[in-house]
Amino acid sequence: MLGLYQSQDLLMDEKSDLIQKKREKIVLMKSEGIALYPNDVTVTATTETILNRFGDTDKETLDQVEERFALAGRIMAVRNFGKSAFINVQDRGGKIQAYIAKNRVGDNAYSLFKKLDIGDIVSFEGKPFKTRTGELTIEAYTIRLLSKSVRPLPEKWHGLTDVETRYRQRHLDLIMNPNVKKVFYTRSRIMALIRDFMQKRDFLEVETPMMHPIAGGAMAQPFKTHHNALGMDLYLRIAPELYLKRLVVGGMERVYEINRNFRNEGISTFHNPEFSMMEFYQAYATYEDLIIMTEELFTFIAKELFDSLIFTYQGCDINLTRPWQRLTVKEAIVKYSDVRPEILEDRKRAVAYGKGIGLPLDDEESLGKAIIAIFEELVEDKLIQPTFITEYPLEVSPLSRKSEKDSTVVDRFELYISGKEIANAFSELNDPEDQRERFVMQLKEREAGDKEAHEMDEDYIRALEYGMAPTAGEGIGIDRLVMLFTDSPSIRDVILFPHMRSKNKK
RNA sequence: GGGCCGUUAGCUCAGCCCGGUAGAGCAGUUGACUUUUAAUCAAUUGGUCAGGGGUUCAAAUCCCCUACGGCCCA
Repeated sequence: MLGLYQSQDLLMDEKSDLIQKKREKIVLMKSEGIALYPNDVTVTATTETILNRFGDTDKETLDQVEERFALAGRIMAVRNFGKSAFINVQDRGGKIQAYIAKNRVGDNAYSLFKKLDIGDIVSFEGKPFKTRTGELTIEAYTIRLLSKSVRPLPEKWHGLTDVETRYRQRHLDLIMNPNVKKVFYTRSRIMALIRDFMQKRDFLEVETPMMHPIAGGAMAQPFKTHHNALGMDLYLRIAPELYLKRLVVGGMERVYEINRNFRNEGISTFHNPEFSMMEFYQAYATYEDLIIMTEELFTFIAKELFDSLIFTYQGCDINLTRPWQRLTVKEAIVKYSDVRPEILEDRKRAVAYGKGIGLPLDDEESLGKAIIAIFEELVEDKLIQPTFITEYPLEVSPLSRKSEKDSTVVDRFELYISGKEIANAFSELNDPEDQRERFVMQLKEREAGDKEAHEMDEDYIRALEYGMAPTAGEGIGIDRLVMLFTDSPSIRDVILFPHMRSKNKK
């Protein structure tokens, strides 16, 4: 159905006058023996290298430069004067102006040039000079067509702003909106910085399965798929956690993985069904060690990107100066709302309070779940500056180690910045008996209708039975991290191809 | 899943309240122009007004449904 609709969509496009005219032009150019898609170009410079080398050179000095450069890129604008023209050409490094004059490139090349369109990819070779208005320009001695475009580009001034088209046709978005490219350059840079940081701390990067027989390691609904040869259903992973901890059992004491997770839930400005996480595990460490390490990682990235620990996200200054605020879940509720502390000590009162503020709580709900629901409702979006929230209830943390001081909470933290959860970490539960009991607790939740509750994973318990070193582990949401550091309001702005409903019609 | 808003030329947008032959700018086409830069000047092509149904003599415009998107909430 999708294919059918797409072909109809294309047929509609074919009717477009602009495309028809370009196709006719292409037929004409072909009949004249012009190569529309040649593949033998040599490029010796980018717009960026030219700008870096000659951007500050004055006009007279530049006139002495005889060196020639070969560049290639897409024509973004043409200003035509009959026997000469200025064009703007865009390559990966930016944009530069080229001057094409008939008496310089010759009659043949100039008549070819007159057949080119905005959107075509060309190469040209020439020397830099500065125009009357002082703009660094390449005077072309030759110009060639490298790739003919058939479809017209969006308007030169307003560009492409329709968000739906921007996400569905990211190639167009990238051509038209230079800032988009910048965001993804920064994303790549952040990934490199993280890997650099982890490598310096002796962590090994690994890859674990994306297809799991049991979807474990997080509380979420999975996507289901099927393996034909094995005749078995598999789930796209919701987290790599249980596999990474098997590696710790195996003696890989410091491991990390940066990869996709898949969760079958709603789509929003902060949720994409597939998203990138970094998870790492460090033996002989506790969640408190990871608080320090998380501060170090984030401040390292900020210093490299901004040379500062203060930056703006959506109009609000975020200050990463250490140490960051630390609050327990209960402390945070008391601090950021008018809930009295005693309410959080009594199951019935907490549930009643939650229902009173409109939370969909069951009368039999546990104290821990009620507390977390109240926290999420009243506190989360107030945690603008970086804050570690600790002492999570046991009931919502089936893989974390119990606190020595209080067996109703676990040794865990979540990091909040700008009202959003960015990281989640805990001291790992390595007692196989305790782990089995936790899974049994989760099974009861599942039977009670909680589709996100964890499943029993016997194979994982068996691994723990060989003994896992005391370990702390953490997951950091890469997309949200990139949003923060690129001041992006939507997760779709930091994912190249965000998921969209197909434009399928019945 | 719920609420609000949107969908008009390739792109960016008017027109909708108050129904009466579908508009502009850019892009395109033709012509002029060898230092422009949203180049300029003259002429000109281009529309399933998201799709379907209803009201009406008459619907881009009013009403209903559907699709897709955005924002907010869950």
